[in-house]
Amino acid sequence: MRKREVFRGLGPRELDFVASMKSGEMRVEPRTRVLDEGVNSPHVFTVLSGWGLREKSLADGRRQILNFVLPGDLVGLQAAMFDAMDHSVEALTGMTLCVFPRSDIQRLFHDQPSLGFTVVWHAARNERLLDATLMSVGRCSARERIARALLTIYGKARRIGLSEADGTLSAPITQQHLADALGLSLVHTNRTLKGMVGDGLLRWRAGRLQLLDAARLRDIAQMDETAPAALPLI
Amino acid sequence: MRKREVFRGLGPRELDFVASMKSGEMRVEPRTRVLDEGVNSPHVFTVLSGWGLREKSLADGRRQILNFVLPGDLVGLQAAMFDAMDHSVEALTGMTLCVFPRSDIQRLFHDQPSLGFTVVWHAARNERLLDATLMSVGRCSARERIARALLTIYGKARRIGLSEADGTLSAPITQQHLADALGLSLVHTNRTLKGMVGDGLLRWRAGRLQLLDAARLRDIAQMDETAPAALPLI
DNA sequence: CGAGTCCTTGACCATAATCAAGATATGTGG
DNA sequence: CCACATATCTTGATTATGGTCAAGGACTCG
Repeated sequence: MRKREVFRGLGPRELDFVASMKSGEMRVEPRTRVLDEGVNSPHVFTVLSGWGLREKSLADGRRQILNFVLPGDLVGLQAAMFDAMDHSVEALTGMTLCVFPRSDIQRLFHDQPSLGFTVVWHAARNERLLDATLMSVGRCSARERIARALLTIYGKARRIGLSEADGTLSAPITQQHLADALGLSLVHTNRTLKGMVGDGLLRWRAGRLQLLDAARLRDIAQMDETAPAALPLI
Repeated sequence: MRKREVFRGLGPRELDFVASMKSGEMRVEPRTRVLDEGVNSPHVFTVLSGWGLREKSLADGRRQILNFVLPGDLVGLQAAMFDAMDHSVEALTGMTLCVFPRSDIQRLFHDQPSLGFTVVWHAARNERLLDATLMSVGRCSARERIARALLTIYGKARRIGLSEADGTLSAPITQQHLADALGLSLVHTNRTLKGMVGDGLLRWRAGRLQLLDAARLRDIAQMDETAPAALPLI
């Protein structure tokens, strides 16, 4: 486990602790629900490999994707804090997860305070992402939302070595996913995306995304080039 | 300070620690920016009294209110984790804030792990709220969004004794605020709200909100009655 | 009484949703 | 290799929700 990319940056004592807390590794197939809205999970996970998504549904079936989940992400922290999950996490590809019992989270704060700090760091980072998405969905046009979302996903993947420097990225994301993440309909997402392809901003082919003109995309999105912040992990 | 409602539930050692960390109390006027997007704040705050809001803006002036801030809330945690704030916090009424130096947050995790846990609890709770808002803005109609927002605000205020059991609540929130929080225009918010008043769902008069038919509102919002979870504080 | 803020209403328009159907892959078993 | 099934993407036509523009009314405060 120690060799895993996602755990780099931890000291040996922290690694020992993480190892002792770890109750196993879990492998799931695409489309598996790792965590389920409304249900109390006994586990918290760290993603070791694969793509997933976090989502929330209404009783009548409408769903909103809250964000995409990549290696290094911590999911299900809610389970350690509250009675029931208020969102689900689903695998998009096969995923490998590092499993921790929820009951050990409290212990973690006492025994390894610096890991506790790391947990908050993750929570704060996630909140930032949600803030930005909420503004995007609340105040931006379809084209702006798409530009923001693609730049964000690309950036997140880039930081963990899952996308190329030339703007290319293989992601298991369909237009339907993008629509559900941005509060748009599939049809409108498709048309807008087509328009952007026509304008030479990007290419989209069978799960292969290529940002052709990142500068112009950033302009549309009103986003600056993001500094690649260091990642505390687990 | 110990008598403050918001610190109830802490043990004496924790209280001593909080007191030692506290670098002062701050009183701000309405419309003051407590924290500023893009700027690095040296402080983290706990709200002792008053209402505020958390917001994010685009370069061209569009703004999105992320959520409303009430006594007991922790704001500016980002300041302790990252270089610059990515959102602002503004006072709606006069506010009293308990001020902590950001540099002490890391110390907190080492010296008082249970307080560290409380910080994560707050972060997780905030994330839940954001998840729900994002779904609301992304997938709900204007009427649904308003029903959800009002029930949420009422519930949050209720839990800290700021609203009456009969559905009445005095809040310094204008229709413009509601619109900015829900990703709607002022005009449409006004019309929708009027319709809901006409349907006997609520009353809205000069900052005084009254939920007349909470059951029907919950039905529109597809929300259950929320269990009033206990609040760890600071 | 005048200024400012907030609320209300009307007319018109635009973005994006919905409905419906067809086109392109990708994969499966015969 | 082909027939079929499924998932994804594309396109057209129509509608609706909500945005924009503009102006007037109501309330508060000094």
